[in-house]
Amino acid sequence: MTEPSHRQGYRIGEVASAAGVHVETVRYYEREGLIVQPKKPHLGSRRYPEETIARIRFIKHAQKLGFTLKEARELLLLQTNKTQACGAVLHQAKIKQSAVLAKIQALRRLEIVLARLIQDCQQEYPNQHHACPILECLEADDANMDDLLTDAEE
Amino acid sequence: MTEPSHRQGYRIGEVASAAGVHVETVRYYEREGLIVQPKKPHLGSRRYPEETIARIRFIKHAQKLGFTLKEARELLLLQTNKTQACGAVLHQAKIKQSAVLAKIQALRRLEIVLARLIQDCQQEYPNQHHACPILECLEADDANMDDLLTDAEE
DNA sequence: CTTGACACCGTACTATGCTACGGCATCTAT
DNA sequence: ATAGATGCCGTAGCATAGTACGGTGTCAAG
Repeated sequence: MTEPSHRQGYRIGEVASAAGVHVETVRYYEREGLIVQPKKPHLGSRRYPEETIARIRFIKHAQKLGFTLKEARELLLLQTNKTQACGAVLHQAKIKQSAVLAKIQALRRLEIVLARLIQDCQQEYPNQHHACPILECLEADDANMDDLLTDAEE
Repeated sequence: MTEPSHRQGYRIGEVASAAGVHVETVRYYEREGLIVQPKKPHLGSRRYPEETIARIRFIKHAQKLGFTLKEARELLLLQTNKTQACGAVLHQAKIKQSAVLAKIQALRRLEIVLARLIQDCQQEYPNQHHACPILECLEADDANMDDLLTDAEE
């Protein structure tokens, strides 16, 4: 790791490896407006701020939580616009909060069923199995939840 | 809706609309081994059990929670093999439980940040903002968590 | 001063998860 | 009995999210 380069910012290859993605992915995210492409200096290559690495890492995590790139962009926008556009931020934040809570609820129900299943499998006497309703456990008890989880005209 | 059809099972179109997907999606899931295609009777069309509808609904929910079709298939397999192959089921169930718990942790941290952001936006005096570290909140405090969220050779 | 590592840029290809389309068979209501 | 809906089956196309590739440029070390 050559420390001096980081004082002026990271080069694209450094950003990519620090975030655990390919260089092409960084460029793809630039094209998709998820990160900003720094201006090209007259001499040398583009330098990215540390924040770019954090943004890419955030995006990868968000995807694993069932968010699309579009939704990740919306979440990142909350960060970017925090200071201005308070009304819009409030609206988006509330929508995303509902979605997050709905996901948590569903995952908790799934976790309970999995925990029971694990218990059953470790049971000495295989007869004492309780019902492990995997199929049903993700069904929304709130009929609304279905929409909250869905990426729509939010 | 002609009630009697349900006594012998659902036709593919009925399955699709009950599960909120297209007929083609049902067939796609059959090809991918997520649901079983019932044998074609000598007269009339294939009849699907109610369970098929539940399986498709489960799959759609699982996707919204960041699981791939492959992972959904693995979760469904736990249901199917509950009675046999206890060792394998136990192994898979534990893996999936870890993944679910990791997702819940990350979503909780995101929710906290969103809640704070919402509070800030509703604040009378815009100076009293606290830090809302959206970018950082999904970072795993456990270095292991990253892998748990990832669909790998589980 | 040239060889190799990146950077830059554009285009093309890939995997996943559907979605549409065409053609024929069947079945159902009038 | 016949029209229109539905089923069946195969192939093709599409959106999302990358991934690969080829060519050129630039810089830095040997």
